[in-house]
Amino acid sequence: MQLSNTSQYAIRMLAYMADKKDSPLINATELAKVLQIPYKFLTKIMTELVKADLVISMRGREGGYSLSKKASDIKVDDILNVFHDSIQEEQCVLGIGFCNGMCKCALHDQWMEPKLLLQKMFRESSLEDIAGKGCKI
Amino acid sequence: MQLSNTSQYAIRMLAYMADKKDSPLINATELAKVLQIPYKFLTKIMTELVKADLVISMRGREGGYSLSKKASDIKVDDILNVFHDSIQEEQCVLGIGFCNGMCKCALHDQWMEPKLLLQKMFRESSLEDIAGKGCKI
DNA sequence: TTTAATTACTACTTTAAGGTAGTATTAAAG
DNA sequence: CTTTAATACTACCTTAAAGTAGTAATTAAA
Repeated sequence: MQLSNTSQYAIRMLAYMADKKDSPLINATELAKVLQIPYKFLTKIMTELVKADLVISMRGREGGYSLSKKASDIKVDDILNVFHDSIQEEQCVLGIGFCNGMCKCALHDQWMEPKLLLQKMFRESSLEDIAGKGCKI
Repeated sequence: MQLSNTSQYAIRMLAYMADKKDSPLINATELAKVLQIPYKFLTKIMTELVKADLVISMRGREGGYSLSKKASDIKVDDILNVFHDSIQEEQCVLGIGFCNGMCKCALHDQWMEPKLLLQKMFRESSLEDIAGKGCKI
C-alpha cells in the first residue's frame, strides 16, 4: 500500500523545483544532493519527465531542468500517470487489482470511500500546494 | 498503491474458507482451483498463515485447512500483518514511506484522511463481513 | 501394513523494480 | 577551437517479490 520509489522520487524532485521557482534551471547534482536520491537514478527519472512534457531540459554547461508549466498546473496525479502509478477506476484492493461490473472483489464496497479520497488527493494537489511543505529527505 | 499479490491471495483464501464454514477442512487443491491461485504458491502462503495462528492445518489423507477462530474475530488487518503489509502509523506516501514529528513529507496533511479510512477499512472488516461477497477470482 | 492424499520443507527459477556505469551529445565559457 | 559541465542514451547489475519443483513427513482409508 505504497507509491513506488520512482513516483515518490519524481514528486519530491518536482516539488523541490516548484519551491525554487526563482532559479531558471536546477541541475541534477543539486537535486540528488538535497533530496538524497541516487544521482544516476534521478537523471533516468528526469528524462522520463522530460519526455512526458512535465519538465524542460537544457543540455550543456549551465544546463539543467525546469518545470514546463506553472506549478499550480501540475498535479501530483499527472506525475503518477507518467509511471503508471495513478489509481485506475477499476482498480481495487483484491482480485489482483481490478473490479468491474461482472466481477467485484470482496472489499469492493469498503474500498470505495478511501479510493475516492486518494484520487481526490492526487488529482487536486498541485506542485504549488505541496512546494515548501515538509522536509526534503 | 496496491496490496501485494501475496496479501491479496491470503485475504481471498481466508474469505473463501469463512464462506464455507460448514466444511470442517478445506484443501489446497480446491482453494487453488476455485480461487485461481497457483497451487504451490498458495500452500507456501498457507503455511505462513498456519505459523501466524490464523489457520489450523491437518496433514495426511482427508487433511486440509480451517480457520483457527471465528470469522468475525479475524480482521483483514490481521492478515496484512502476517506479510508486513499493514499501514504503519508513520507510513506516508512520500519520503520513501515514513513521516515523523521531525520530518514530514509534503503530502503529509492530505494523506491523513485517506490513511485513516484505509486503516479503518482493514481493521474493522472481518472475514465474516467479506465472506461470500464478490466473485472468487 | 501398504497406499493414497494431504501439508511442510528446502531450494531453485523468473520477473520486475531499483539502481549503476560508461559513453555520446550538447552548449557555454575561456 | 578546446575544455568543461551539463543532459541523453545504452547496457548492465542487484534485490526482492512471485512463482515452481521435488522430496519429506503425516494421516486415514483400504
